[in-house]
Amino acid sequence: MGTSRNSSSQDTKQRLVDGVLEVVRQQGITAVSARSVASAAGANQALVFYHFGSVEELVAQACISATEARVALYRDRFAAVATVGELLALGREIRAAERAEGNLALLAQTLAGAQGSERLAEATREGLNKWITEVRTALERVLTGSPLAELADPDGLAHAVSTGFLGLTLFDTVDPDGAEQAVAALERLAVLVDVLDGLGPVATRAVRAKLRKTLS
Amino acid sequence: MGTSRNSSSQDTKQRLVDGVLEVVRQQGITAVSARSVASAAGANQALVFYHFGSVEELVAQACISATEARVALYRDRFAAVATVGELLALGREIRAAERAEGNLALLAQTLAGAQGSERLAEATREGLNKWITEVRTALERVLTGSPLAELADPDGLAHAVSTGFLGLTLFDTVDPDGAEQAVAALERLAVLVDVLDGLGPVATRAVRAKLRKTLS
DNA sequence: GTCTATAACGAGATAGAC
DNA sequence: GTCTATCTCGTTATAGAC
Repeated sequence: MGTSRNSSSQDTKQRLVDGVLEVVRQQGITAVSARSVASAAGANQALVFYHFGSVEELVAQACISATEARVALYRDRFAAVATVGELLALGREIRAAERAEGNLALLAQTLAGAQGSERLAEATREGLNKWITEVRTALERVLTGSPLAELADPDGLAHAVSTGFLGLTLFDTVDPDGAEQAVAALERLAVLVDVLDGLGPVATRAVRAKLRKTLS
Repeated sequence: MGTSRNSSSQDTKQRLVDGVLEVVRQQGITAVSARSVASAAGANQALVFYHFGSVEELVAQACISATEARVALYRDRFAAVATVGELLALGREIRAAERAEGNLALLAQTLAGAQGSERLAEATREGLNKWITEVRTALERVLTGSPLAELADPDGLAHAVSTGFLGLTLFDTVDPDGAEQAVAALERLAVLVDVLDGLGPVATRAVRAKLRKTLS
C-alpha cells in the first residue's frame, strides 16, 4: 500500500538526522537550531518541521536512532563477554570508538538538554537504557560465581557505569588529559577484580568472611 | 581611589549571578539568555552586558564563584577525613546537599555548554578542579598505608570520581530512581574497600602477592 | 548604575508556489 | 517533497536618557 520509491524523501530525512548529529557533536546542544541543522544537512530549514514537526523532535529521534545503531554494533560483543576482564576490555574498546565517533558525547549533550524538555528527557532515557541493558546483562553473566557476586548489584552498577561514562565523555571534550588520567586510574583499580577473582580458596574464604561481617 | 558606596551596583551584579544560577538549575543551559536571566534576577536585560559584557561571561563567572562557594563549605570537612569510609560518608552527604542545592547540576550543565564555548570550557575546568583538588588531597591522605595504595592513583581517581558525579547528577534530573540505584550499587561495592583494609595479615599478604603478579 | 528604545539578526513555525 | 517567502517572536548588543 502507498507509494514506493520514496527514496528521495527518506534520504532528506536521514540527512537531517545526520545534520543534527553533526551539529550536536561538534558544537553542542546549545548550537542546535532548525537553521544550523538544515545547513549541516544541505537541506532547507522548513523541512525540519515538515519531517519532524519540531526541532526538539528531530533531536529526540536522532538521539534514539543513533544510539540504537551504535549499541547494535556491540550487541554481539556484549553477548560474547564471559569474564570481568573481557567486559573491561570491551569497555576500553567502546570508549576509544565512541571517542572518535562522538555518539556518547551526543547522548551526554541530549542528557544536558533534557532538563527543560520532557521529550528530550524521554529520548535520553530510552537511548541510555539501551546501553544500560547491555551492560547489565553482561554484568549478570560475568558476576555469577564470582566472590563479588554478593556485593555487586548488576542493574545498579550498569546504571553507574553508563552514567559515569557520560560524565567522563563530557569532560573529555574539555580536558582530554584529565579524562585519560581518570580512565587509567579506574583501569588500574579494576585489577582488583582480577585479583579477587583469582585468589586461592583460603584467601577467598577470608574475604568472604570479612565481607559478611562488614555487611551485617 | 574611586567611589565607595557601590553596594547597589554590587547587589545587582550578584542578583544577576543568582539569576543565571536559577535559570540553569531549573531549566538547563539551553534556556539561558540575557532576558531569562534578567527576568529571574528582577533586573533589566541590558545590565547583563553592562556588568559582564556578554551572557557567556556571566555564566562563566557564576559557574566559578558558585562552585567555589560550595567547595569552601566542605573544605574543612575534606580536611578532617581520615579513612576511606569517612570519605565515602562525606561523598554521600555532599551528594544529598548538592542534589537539593543544584550546584553539581550547574557544573554539569556548564560542562555540556562548554562544547562550543572556550570561555565556558575554561570556567568549567576551573570549577571542577576545585572539587577534584579536594577529593585528591583527601584520597592521598586516606590511602596512605592502605593495601590499596599501590593500585590507586589519587589524582586520576579524583578526576574519575568528580566527573562520574557529574554524569550521575545529570542523570538524576532525568531518572531519579535510576540514579539512586546507581549510587546504592556503588556504596555496596565500596564495602570492598573496608573489607580489604580490614583483612588480617595472612589474607592481606595473599592479596598483595596476587596483586603484584597481576600487575607485572 | 539603571532604565528605555532600538538596531540587527536568528529563531521557530506556517503558507503557498512549484 | 522541497522550495521561497513571510510572520512573529526572542536574542544579543548598543545608544542615550535619566
